[in-house]
Amino acid sequence: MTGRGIIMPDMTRASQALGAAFFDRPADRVARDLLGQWLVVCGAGGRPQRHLVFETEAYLGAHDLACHGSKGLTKRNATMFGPAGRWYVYLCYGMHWMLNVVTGAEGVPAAVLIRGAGGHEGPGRLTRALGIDRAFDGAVAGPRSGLWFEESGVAVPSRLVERTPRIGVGYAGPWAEKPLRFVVDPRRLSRGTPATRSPRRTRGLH
DNA sequence: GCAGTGATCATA
DNA sequence: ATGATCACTGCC
Repeated sequence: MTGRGIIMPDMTRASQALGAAFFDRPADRVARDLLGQWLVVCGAGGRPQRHLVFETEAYLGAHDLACHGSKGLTKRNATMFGPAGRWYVYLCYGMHWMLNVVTGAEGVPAAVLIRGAGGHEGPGRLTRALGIDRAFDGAVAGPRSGLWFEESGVAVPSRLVERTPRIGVGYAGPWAEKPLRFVVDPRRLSRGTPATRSPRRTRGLH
């Protein structure tokens, strides 16, 4: 972090793909900790594009009435019941692909929805911009699939994390109100944004 | 404020 | 086979 509280990815550190240990935890913890990490997409032969994650939602399991898994195992949501660290992608409203990463123990239908990353705000806009569709469903979130997360090297402090109810789950009774959406202002995560630009680095910190 | 859009799932 | 639903978006 710089002296004025701007969050900067540490470009000097070798980026490391987040793996099973990261995702095999409760979905709300994963959703919180994904803020500020890189979402990396790399098509065949292309250069990797890195997008800082700034908005997520947690879907906790079968007991969570907003979670697809609460209706039981179906063909669509089967990936959610599998092991952590795989992509769960489904079509919403006939038009929009939703990108999730599966969390927690196998057999427990839990996942984190990626709602915003890089310059892309909104889960449907994000997948459209990155070319994500059902081909990723069930794939391991790693370089081999062309889509993965990497450590950015910084932790987003809690004072910058806003928690709100999840979007579009009003049908879920008491679960509609749980603060399981996690947001950090993307301007706090990006280099060179005028509103948050710091003219100089704090001495001694790299 | 609401139409578009079509796969998915429960019901039959 | 049919109808309701839907973790959204864009335009009115």
